[in-house]
Amino acid sequence: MESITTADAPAPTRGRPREFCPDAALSAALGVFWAKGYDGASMADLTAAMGITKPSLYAAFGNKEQLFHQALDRYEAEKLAYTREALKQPTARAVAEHFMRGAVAAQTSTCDPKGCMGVVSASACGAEGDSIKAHIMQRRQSSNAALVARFEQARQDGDLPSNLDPQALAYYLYAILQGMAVLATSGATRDDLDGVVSIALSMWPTS
Amino acid sequence: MESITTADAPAPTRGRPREFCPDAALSAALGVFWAKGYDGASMADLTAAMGITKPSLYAAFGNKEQLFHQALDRYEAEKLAYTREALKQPTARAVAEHFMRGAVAAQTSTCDPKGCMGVVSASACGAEGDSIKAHIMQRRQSSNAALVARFEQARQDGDLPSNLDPQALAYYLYAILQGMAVLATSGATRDDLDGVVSIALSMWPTS
DNA sequence: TCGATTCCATAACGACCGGTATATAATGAC
DNA sequence: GTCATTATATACCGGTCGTTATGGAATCGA
Repeated sequence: MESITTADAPAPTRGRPREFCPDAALSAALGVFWAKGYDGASMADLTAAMGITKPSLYAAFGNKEQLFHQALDRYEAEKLAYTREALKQPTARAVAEHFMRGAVAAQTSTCDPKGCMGVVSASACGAEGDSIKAHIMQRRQSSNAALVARFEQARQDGDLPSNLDPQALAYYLYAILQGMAVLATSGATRDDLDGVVSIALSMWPTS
Repeated sequence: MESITTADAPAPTRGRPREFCPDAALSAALGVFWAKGYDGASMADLTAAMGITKPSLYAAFGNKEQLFHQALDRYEAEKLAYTREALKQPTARAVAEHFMRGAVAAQTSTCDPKGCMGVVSASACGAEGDSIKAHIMQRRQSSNAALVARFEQARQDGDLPSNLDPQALAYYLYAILQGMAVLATSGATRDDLDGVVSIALSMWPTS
């Protein structure tokens, strides 16, 4: 009942040392969850990809759900870093462009699964996965709130038409982002999504 | 090894008559698949919703995968009828508006599950569900081809800017449609999606 | 009434699920 | 060396999965 997280500093070197790198194992687990979703990823899939046995997994990460949450944390920290960058862009249009370009890059990377882990996992969790769904929805709402605030500021800056509802514009942008994620998992190429982005940008509201 | 479909005309009235309506049972199964996806819907869920036992289900519909395909056929025939109407609209803008308004209505209906059955099921199928995924992707591609053809005609009609790529515009529209489906399953209200539609329409390219 | 036929209900099948008990191997502390 | 401690490896747990075998109930043509 201790040291579930991977970032426990003092390194208690007593007892047999573990033979795997928790960091690499968590990355492998992230790849499986990303590709298959929470329910679709079985413990056999996870242990095979991580290169460890089930008792090692349970000792290091708790259980399947806790492992998923740690993988989701890493996903947001590493693969969704562009969203935090995007909010800092100077104009509403630049914010949207950064969001969309970053999403396309993340969703069609050749060394990662296609699509968005949140979309895959939130759609693919049944029964007890309500905790998963609630967690993802909560993250989504906080991201949405930040984007709405950014668009409101943009409107005050004269950066967006004053008759445009920032909340609706945020939903519009999220719809495009998550729609591209669905398209990416369905086989759309990077060029396909770049076309979507360029069209969306060409229509972006001005002044 | 016969009469898997529900539409076998001659009604062989020999033997004990079945005690349930295959049509209503299929509708109930559709609701379960729509809400939970292919993998997420268990046979126990299905039989409970359909009000029949497992042997009856297997006798009438084959197996789980064949039942899903029949449910998907009905979904496309009934719930996606607006897409065929949309393609007949006179202008590209009217086509897009019909698509989006129909999608919002279908995805936020109070008497049906939220979201899009294709998005839910394609995201949520693991392992042997590749057949499911392939089927949905094939349907999506044929729909896409029809929409691209419609937009190409619109461009020839002078209904769209001549420098606009019809394929990219089709992907853009699909991204919005499927993105709204993801939002709908995540709790977005009908008003939220109406806002997305009105923004997308306000930006729609002219002449 | 008598098969023949078709459907319903119960129970069972093997396979896999997430999770764990048990035993063994490898280290540090003493 | 010896013990406590921690990790690994194997096997197993109860439960659920999709699927099916079995037996009884209901309708037909004869």
